[in-house]
Amino acid sequence: MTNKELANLIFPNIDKTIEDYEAIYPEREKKEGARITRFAPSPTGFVHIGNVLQALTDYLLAKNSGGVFYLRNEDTDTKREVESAVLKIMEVLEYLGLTPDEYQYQGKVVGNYGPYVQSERKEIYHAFIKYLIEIDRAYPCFCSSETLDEMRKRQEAKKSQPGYYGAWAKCRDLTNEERAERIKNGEPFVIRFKSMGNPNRKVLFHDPVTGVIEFPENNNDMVIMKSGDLLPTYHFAHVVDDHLMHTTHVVRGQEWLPSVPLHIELFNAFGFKQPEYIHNSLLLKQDGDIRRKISKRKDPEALMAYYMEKGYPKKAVIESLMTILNSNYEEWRNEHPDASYLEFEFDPSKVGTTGALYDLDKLDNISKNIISKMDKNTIYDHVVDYTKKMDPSFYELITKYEDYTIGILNIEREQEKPRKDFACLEDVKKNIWYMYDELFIEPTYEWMKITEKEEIIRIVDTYMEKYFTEGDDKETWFSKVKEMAGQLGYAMNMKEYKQNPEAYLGNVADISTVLRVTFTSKNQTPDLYEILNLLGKERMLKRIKQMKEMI
RNA sequence: GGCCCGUUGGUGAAGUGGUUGAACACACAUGCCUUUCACGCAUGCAUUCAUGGGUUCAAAUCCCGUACGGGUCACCA
Repeated sequence: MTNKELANLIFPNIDKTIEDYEAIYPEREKKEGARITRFAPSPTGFVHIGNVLQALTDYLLAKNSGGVFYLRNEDTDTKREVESAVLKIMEVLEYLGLTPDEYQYQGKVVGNYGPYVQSERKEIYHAFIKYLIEIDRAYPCFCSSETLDEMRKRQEAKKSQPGYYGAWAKCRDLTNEERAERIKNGEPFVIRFKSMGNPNRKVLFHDPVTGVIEFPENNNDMVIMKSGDLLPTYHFAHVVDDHLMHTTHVVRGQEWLPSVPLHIELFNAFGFKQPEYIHNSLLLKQDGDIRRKISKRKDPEALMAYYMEKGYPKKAVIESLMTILNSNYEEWRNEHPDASYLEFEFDPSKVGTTGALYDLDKLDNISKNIISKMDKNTIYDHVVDYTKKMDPSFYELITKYEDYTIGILNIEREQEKPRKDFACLEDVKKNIWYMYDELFIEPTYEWMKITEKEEIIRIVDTYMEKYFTEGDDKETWFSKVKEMAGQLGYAMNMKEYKQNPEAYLGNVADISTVLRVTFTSKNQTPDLYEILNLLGKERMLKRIKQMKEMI
């Protein structure tokens, strides 16, 4: 029985040849040096921050070169697949602005190299496997998983290399007649690649992140098609898809490094040109004394959803990941504060090889800077979008008092050195809630130095009766507060007070604090003058009354 | 265990044989400014590049060993 006959027996309905597919998916028309990259996650329902790092790398590589960035859904593991996972992936990519040029999503296919969902490419894989069987580079294997487990144990006991190779590869030397018979008898089987490698020889390959790496050749007859659903394994799908879709650069995690020899052999078996590989380092997490891979089960910050829920601006997430990818990015950013990150010349060889800790403090800092630079309407829009999803009742409030809210958000904002109060949009409410009567219900007054009720009331009443005038400018306002301090026996300025603290009841800061706490309940707020301006006389009187009742 | 990769401060790191007395940013500390906080400003924070040995006039940078960390050895990706 010839190989061709065996191939036909296994795949009777596969008519297209690999040449047919070459014709269907011709070389892309692209300019010199353009890179074709892909983000190819498996739809497990979560988007890991490490995935985002890869997608960003892909995106940069493609966009920097006028190439194409596409999304491919690697759903060959039907056991792990999660409904709506693709939706989440698209959501994340949209959120970050890493929109793919080609994708398949909710029945819509964009791009000429689809389907972009692996489970819909079964026929294609089968044609390529059929070809491998015909040229004697693949064969059916009837070993059960129990047989394989046993084999592995024996290999361990003998301290020999685990795997399906050499004398261990029992099904490799079956005759085609035996194979045909067992298939006809309905025995389940997988298809294995027939390796011609010799581990005593080395394969060299270059990865821009790590440099030149030397591995022993692969000699394992890896499974390329699973039994049951007849879907290909990752290794095989990778070779076929990235070839037909004409990927030039494959970005993936470092955990793939050890399978490179296999992939090289696979590409060679077909005579395909292999893409360049960029193996990104993993994101780690400090856990006590140990650094471990950041895990979506233990670490909420491992998931992209965490950042979206907290309301980190997409730019902040991108910027922080850029600094991890290329640490010279920050320097560049300082020189080009307004440039798009896409103008930065990304250099894969500068990606660190050591797993990096993802630094949340750094993210906060970057994010604070970005938010502080937004103008009042921009931040208002962001807050509206965010609270609409995450905090509907607060959303109601801020949109009800739109101008008032914009005013609050604008305190100490549109100036040379704006405040940096918000690391994420979740922080906004924490910082401004007291401006709304609806939320100023049971304030906990954070008095500082002056805590006696009579003194507090004396200060507040004096202020309202003698020193408060609506419409004062800031200087006038503050000089009045100083004047009042003097009248009440407090030092009018800090220098005087420091020189002779005994001579005074306190100083003007203590007076300001009493006012601040009365009107906001908090002892730390942005500029009190601006706050009082926004609050207005009516609300101030109401809050004084409230304060007198509550303390 | 085999095979790969790595190890510069609390964090990300610059650095590829000699202007490095180890950049820059974050964090932290102190001080100044200041009506609080934040901002801003100033100063401090690795006598040393996991460790032992070697090559060299000269090493964080090259070589070898050791330790430690990570990855991988599936019909998962």
